[in-house]
Amino acid sequence: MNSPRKLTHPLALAVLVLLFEKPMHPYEMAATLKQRGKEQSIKLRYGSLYTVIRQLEREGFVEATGTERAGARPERTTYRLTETGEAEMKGWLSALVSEPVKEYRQFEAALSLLPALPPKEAQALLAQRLGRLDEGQRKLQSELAGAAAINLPPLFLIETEYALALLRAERTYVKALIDGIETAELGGMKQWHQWHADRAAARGSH
Amino acid sequence: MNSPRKLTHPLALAVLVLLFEKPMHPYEMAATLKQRGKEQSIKLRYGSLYTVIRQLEREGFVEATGTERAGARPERTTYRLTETGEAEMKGWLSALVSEPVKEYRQFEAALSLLPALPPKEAQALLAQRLGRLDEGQRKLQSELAGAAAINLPPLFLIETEYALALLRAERTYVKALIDGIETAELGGMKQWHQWHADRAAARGSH
DNA sequence: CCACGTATATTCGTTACCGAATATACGTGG
DNA sequence: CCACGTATATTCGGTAACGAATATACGTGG
Repeated sequence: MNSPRKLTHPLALAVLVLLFEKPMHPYEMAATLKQRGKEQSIKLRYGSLYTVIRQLEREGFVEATGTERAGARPERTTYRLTETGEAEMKGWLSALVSEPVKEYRQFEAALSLLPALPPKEAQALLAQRLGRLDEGQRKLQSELAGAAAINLPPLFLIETEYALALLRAERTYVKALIDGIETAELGGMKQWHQWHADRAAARGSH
Repeated sequence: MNSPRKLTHPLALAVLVLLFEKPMHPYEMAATLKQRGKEQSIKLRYGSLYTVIRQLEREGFVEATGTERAGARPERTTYRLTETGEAEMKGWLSALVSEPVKEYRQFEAALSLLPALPPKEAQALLAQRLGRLDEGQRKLQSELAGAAAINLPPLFLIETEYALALLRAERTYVKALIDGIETAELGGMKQWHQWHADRAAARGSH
């Protein structure tokens, strides 16, 4: 259940799931993921795709069923899922669903370093972010609307709904933070101003 | 503002910010980050620390001020921030604050592949996650309480508050998703059950 | 009918990132 | 007083991940 997996790239899990449906060649996997809009939630790079497939093969989770030549296109290798591959897929996906993993978000890093910027600047930059977050929200919503318009069941959109929920939460938080800075209700504002004032003074006197 | 940075690892930004305060040697940077609890929001690995410092030096953002030997400890190299390094720090941090960046969350990938698991199992796994999320929430809250107890100003805890806000949003979403599956209010449940039933049947008939 | 953009399909070289090893000194309990 | 765990401080080697190159065929508008 909690075993350290040999592979870590989520794209490898996507490959296992795709091969669980039916055998495919790598390029078709990529095309399928794109067509279903999954490249929004799973980072898809051709270099990485072929890399993870080689790894999956090395671990015995997938195997080549032979190379074909359809029409006169370049040659291609089709893969299928093995028994252990199916087990790996179920175990890995189950773990990802049931166990939250620690992830390092860039904005979290930025917040933890925010005091390095003067308060006024920080506030203005956060306001800019607010606008960009609204943009992003609109984009996700129109994506959802578009999918609903072609009768795609919500089941296949849950990852987008999740992303939207997180985006909304971030917006709310950023708004509160801006207010906290503006009204100085955020504890530590004095030290923050002071530190930058001292630094400016030190600069001035040489 | 939107320039492609030479360095991308957030730890490099942390180094710039630390050197903005005062010259330091690498190990002291690591110790400082840990002491301030910033390793929660910025991934800190010794291997990466020395790597990014070499890169920062190559780009001219930091420079060695010489190697010292305090007491009889191993030799160490102290670095300081250059002028361009200070500019880089301000530009980079500003960009991170004002511009949301696309990030691929593991759970988003998991949700987009969820239909590969039978609905009942998916629901049970999501319920497990709910419990783990509550645990995580309690941990963050006790961290915040502990920090408040030693009078650390909230300004230095904004990244933790942010993490907590996202965690709460995720909890709410997961709860709603479980309910949607249980009550079959989530659109597409029929196809989901059907696909797995068909598959089981196909297996049975060899 | 042919030039050129796009779709199909994969390989390769580079590097960021990290786990683990290395080396020295300090502290402390037996 | 010495053995062993912990703190100080850095280096090194392996590999996952990827950007970019490669190669072929198809389609289409001029």
